[in-house]
Amino acid sequence: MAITKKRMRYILDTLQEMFPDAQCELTHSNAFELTIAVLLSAQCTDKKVNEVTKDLFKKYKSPWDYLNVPLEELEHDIKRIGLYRNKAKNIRKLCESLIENYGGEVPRTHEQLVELAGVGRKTANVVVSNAFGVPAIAVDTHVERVSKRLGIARWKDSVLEVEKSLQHLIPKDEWTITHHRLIFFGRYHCTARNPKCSECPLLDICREGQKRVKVAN
DNA sequence: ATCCCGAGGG
DNA sequence: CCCTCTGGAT
Repeated sequence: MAITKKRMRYILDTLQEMFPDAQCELTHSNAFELTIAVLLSAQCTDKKVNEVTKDLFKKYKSPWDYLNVPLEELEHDIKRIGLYRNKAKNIRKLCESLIENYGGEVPRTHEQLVELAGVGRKTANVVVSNAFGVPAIAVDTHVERVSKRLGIARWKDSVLEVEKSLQHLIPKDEWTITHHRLIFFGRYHCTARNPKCSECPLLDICREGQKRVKVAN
């Protein structure tokens, strides 16, 4: 493992102080809406997703609603989000599968979720943890970047390897909240471009940050 | 490894 | 202009 549990505890405590109230920022009122929102969120800011789903969720309430309009109409309704053709197609396949296999409901297990069209490991983790209360650590672009910068994972590690490292280092009952805090940390502080290293509480244990601060001076 | 793909920020 | 955004399928 790249770092010790003792160091991880220090990181967890610091993140708790920085973002005590971190939570899912995708607007949703049930598991189905959350699944659609996460599917739409690929390579897109959640802010933009919320703008689109505000109207989308008024128009489409159930899997059947998404199948009752032409594909072009659904594409139009999510067009402001990137990758809209693939996403529209995946939403349709997802809805067909929900109707065919689960009576139109979203299944509750990770194994069932990843079998759905357009739903991968990351999306399944978000759904089970946020909608069904199952501990999970979804590794997205933020969690991956932050974990590697802090030395929680190695630069060459795959997304799955990053997830395993986090699971090993973090107590299970803290997986979900830590996932959200890592997201907030990556989104608002340890950003992809111009991270705020010089004012970071974790600078003392962050090699990457120390390197960046030194280069800047 | 590549493609999808609009929109906002620096 | 270029980079990035709660990825997944091929």
